[in-house]
Amino acid sequence: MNNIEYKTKQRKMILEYIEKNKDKQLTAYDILQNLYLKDENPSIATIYRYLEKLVKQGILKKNYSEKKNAATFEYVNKACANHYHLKCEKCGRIIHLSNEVFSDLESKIDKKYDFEIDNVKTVLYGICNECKN
Amino acid sequence: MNNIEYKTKQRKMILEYIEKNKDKQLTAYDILQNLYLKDENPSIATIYRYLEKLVKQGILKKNYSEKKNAATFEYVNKACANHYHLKCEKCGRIIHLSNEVFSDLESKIDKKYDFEIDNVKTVLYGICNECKN
DNA sequence: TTGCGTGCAAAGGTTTTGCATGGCA
DNA sequence: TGCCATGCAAAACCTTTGCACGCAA
Repeated sequence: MNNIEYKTKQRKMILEYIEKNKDKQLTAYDILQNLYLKDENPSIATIYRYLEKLVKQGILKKNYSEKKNAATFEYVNKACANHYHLKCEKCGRIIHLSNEVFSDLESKIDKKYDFEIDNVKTVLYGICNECKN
Repeated sequence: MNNIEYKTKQRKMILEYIEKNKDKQLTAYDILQNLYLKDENPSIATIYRYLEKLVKQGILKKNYSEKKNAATFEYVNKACANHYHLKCEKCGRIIHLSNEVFSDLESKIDKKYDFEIDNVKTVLYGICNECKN
């Protein structure tokens, strides 16, 4: 059972483009524009419908960009499902946290509040070293 | 100097409604609809313009609701600016973290990554004790 | 008077939807 | 054949903007 199977040319193109841009936050129109440059013309409706499908399958994560005023989609890297991330509010850079840094906090919160943290959804925001200057 | 001063009836109504709903994520249309029920009819443009102003003043925080496909606005409780929060993904409950729980992590991350966490924007998501059952 | 705030309507952008068509099993 | 995906165009939203008017200092 392969969740990522695609039967049509359009879905193949869309997914390939997303996979090539795993680190980016893509809007539906980003994808449309790129495929258009390659002389492919899926309709914007097709893109939206397929993106929502991939979100439901857990292959993509949906976010929102205030700058672009549009929904953005991001590839869910399964290798990242077991650790936490820092995200710089200025440049958008993602830093992968080593587990030892967080495991203390997890157990403290578990003991004190009986609360189980979701490390896929949780992101620690702040300012990275480069942007401090 | 009072940042929250308002000179007009419209701004007064809008801000009052937001203050009554401090714990909620309101859209511009939520506010419009509520005031409409009270026979007040500020224009939607006025609401958007005032909300953006309050965001700039740091009185509101702007978010985005995927469900509503619209920007949402939330009152910034200044008493909360110096600690972190847990938010239950199921019931939406907010738990205020005592500082001692987090201070270790802050300094570890600062030392190891030279990254300064923003405790206003950062929210730890997960499942609370009541929703586990 | 001067400067803001407002309402209205229009415009701009994103996202969704209905329907007919087309392709794959 | 039957089902699902697609394209197209329209519609439905949300949000912003221009302009004229109104109100308060």
